Amino acid sequence: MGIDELNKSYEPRDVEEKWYQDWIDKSLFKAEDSSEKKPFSIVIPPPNVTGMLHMGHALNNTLQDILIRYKRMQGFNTLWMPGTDHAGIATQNVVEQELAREGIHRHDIGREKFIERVWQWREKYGGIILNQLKKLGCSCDWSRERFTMDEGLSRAVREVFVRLYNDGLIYQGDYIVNWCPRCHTAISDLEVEYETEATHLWYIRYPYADGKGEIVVATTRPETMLGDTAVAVNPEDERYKDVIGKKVILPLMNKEIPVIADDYITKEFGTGAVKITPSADPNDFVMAQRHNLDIVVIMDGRAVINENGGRYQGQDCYTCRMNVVEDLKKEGYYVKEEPYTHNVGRCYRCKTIVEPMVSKQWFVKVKGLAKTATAAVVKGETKIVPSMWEATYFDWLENIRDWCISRQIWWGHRIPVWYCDECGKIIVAVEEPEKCPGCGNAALRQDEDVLDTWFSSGLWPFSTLGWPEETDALRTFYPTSLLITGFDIIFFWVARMMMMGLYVMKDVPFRRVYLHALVRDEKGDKMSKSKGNIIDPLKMIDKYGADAFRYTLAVFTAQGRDVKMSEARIEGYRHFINKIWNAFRFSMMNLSDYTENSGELKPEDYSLADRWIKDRLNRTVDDVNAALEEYRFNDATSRLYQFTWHELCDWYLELIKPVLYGENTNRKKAAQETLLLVLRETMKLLHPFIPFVTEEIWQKISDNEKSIVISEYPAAKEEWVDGEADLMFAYLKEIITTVRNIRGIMHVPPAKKMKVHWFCPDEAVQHIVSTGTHYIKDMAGLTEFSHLAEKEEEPKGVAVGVAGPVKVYVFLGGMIDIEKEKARLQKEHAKTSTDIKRVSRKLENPDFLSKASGEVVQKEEAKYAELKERNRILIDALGNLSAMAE
RNA sequence: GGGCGGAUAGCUCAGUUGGGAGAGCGCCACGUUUACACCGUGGAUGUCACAGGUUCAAGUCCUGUUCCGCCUACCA
Repeated sequence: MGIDELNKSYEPRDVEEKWYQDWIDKSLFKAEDSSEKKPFSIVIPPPNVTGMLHMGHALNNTLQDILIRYKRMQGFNTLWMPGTDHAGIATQNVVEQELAREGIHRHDIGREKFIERVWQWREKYGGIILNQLKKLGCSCDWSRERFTMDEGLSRAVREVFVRLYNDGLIYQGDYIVNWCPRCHTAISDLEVEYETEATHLWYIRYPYADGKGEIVVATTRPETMLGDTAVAVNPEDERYKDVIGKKVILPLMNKEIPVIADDYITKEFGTGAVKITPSADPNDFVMAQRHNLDIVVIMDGRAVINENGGRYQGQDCYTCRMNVVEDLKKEGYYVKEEPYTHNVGRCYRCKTIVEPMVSKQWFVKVKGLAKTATAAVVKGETKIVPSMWEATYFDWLENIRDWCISRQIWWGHRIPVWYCDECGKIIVAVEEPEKCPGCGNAALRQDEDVLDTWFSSGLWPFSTLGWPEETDALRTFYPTSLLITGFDIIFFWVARMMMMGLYVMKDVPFRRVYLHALVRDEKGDKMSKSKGNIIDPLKMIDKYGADAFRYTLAVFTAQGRDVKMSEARIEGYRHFINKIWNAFRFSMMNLSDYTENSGELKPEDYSLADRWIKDRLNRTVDDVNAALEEYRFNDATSRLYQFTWHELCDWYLELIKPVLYGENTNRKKAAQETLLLVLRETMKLLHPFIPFVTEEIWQKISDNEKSIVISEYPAAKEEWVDGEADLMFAYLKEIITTVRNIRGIMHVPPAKKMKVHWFCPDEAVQHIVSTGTHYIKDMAGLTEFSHLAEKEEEPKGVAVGVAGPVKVYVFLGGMIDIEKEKARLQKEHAKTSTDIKRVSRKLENPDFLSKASGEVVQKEEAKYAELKERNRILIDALGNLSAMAE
């Protein structure tokens, strides 16, 4: 392998596709249904089949890939189950739009043909996002890819529906639900987004039927008065005590409705009297049930006033609102209007204002399921990380309301309920019945509705493993080990999977849940198309490589913090990837004459540098493993950055250059062996984060192993621990840095070699420094680094530095710049003096001496002595300078 | 209304049982040393939001305040 073949800069583009294909060809991501190895499984949060990879996906899947690759390298039987969900409303919207371009409405072609079109669309575009995950490097077991509308998963959906129904946990009824007039379907409470909007509060006069006076109500939705069936006041309200039970005339409709009393009414708000529209307001609906009020539906599914709206029939509700207000004014019922802000609910899919509407829907009774789901987390069967999200999870489950699962769209799992129009029987079954079991009628009619997409994704952790069949995969991988997802879908998905998993499997769907934050732009704003601050992950991968992109995401993933992303940051971490690449190039250049195991090396062949870097590596291995076990992605990546760049590259590679270029063959061999070892271990440590570049390098440095993907993840080794080397090297590093510091401040260019003398009364330290003299000379650029036996020999007219217990005299050649040196020494002296003051304050405090631990006191005392000595040296040096100046 | 999170260097953020304020980027100076200018060496920069309290000792623990962000809620 010649160095000429290696680019000076790392070029990700050629490399990434090559290795991804190789991994697939070698089937490295495949999980075993049954195995001797311990299982570790993650199910992907299935992206919408209509989706395109955005930053949120990129973060979510990068984190999953890091952990799954880590566990795979640790020897687990790992499964990362991929797939997509059918995204009922979103997908239907997309295909409807496609049809609209051809001038077709779905009703023109009918349900069956429409579904066919959706499947065609899915064939063509459905795989896009999964292919994008491959670009990111995701090591999913693609042979197991699932789709929520697959036959197997659909069967699971019907099975669960039937079980829930038979257990009395699913019911149908006329209730008020959130209705999206554009999507033309009911949606669940979670699918409504509230936004505060500026509007008005209208005051309207409702005259008493007996002609004696009137009651004034306040409303934000005057048009709904067409469906009013009562006016309500608080029973405690003195103003209205006498009118409870009286009738009022509903203006415009000319109809009598009662005045009722209900605790729900706040006396202080508005006039204390509220118009009640059970068909268009959730609170009014509940009140209507309490008081047995009529429910008059005044709108159709498109939010257009229907025949119950009298003269307003045919108007959409916003036009109707204007007309109602106009007519109220004309007819003398209008009192006033005030500016007012309140929350308006919008459909999370299409942002249309949601109408509360009464209609016949299917619901899941969730109270009991929610209790079980809560208990599982309380008992620790599932652990939520970071734990602060537990409170959110508990709170939501505690206040949960029944889940509306029916949707009035065509794309989705059709509700497995059939009606017999002959005898009125309702049949709930997994398989379509051929005839009515009651009367034998063969002409059965299936319920028109489909299920909420989240109903099927709630089953994802076991339906993807083959349930209701009792498969090996299910036995091996359920409960899954870990779920990684964004906190924003804790209710949509996490809580529902918990409920479904516990209900169906009698065990939690996952042992742990790691919730990550959102990706925002560099200013902390949410990324959105309308703001134009979107960063396209694919463009970033294309430009900087998947590795740089992934590393950036991981580095910024601190627990409980949003990830603020900018292109400049990704570019920054590309530099890191390039640094790794060049460390590799350097190694290749210096390993060409090295053959492994070509003879025994003795312990003394290994230099201090060799011993030191192995010790550092070992500590890094420890830290990275610990961080990954606790999902501290930022700690793991920062530590690896620090080690690779600032320990391996900045120090070790520089330290061994003289050995590699030198004549001592055993020393050189030891350095080469160490270099190769450290490089291999470092690549393995880095691989889960940056899979591509590490594989590219691994293939050239490994001992004919198949792939780094299945290499063994480094674990700390006793034999690498070397506290002595670490301690020794700390002294040498400090001396080197001190000399470099003086060189820098005095503007001595690196090419100009300097002469340095040193003095140290401590014999142990003397020994260490003497042993490391060659390192100091090489790393600080010195011609000479000689020891002074006696302090009296100290030279004059030199710069003086203090490196711990070691005093260094730097010969600057020619005349020393006295002013500059003076300034430098004075500054250091000032700093030391401040430190001395702080330390002595402590040591003079009897409370400190008596109450602080002996260890701490000792530390402070040592610190004091060291600082004192340093200051003495500095004062000496300053004195010498003044003497020179005279 | 309820809940949660945040406030540390110019920017973005680490800081795990309380015991010498850190990193990355940016900035300044010097430097083309045959791995890397996507580089090297050195340097500067902080009332750790504010006010109290506990403690020998507080960025770290407690209480309160201010300002930001998010989630949640049925007040017309």
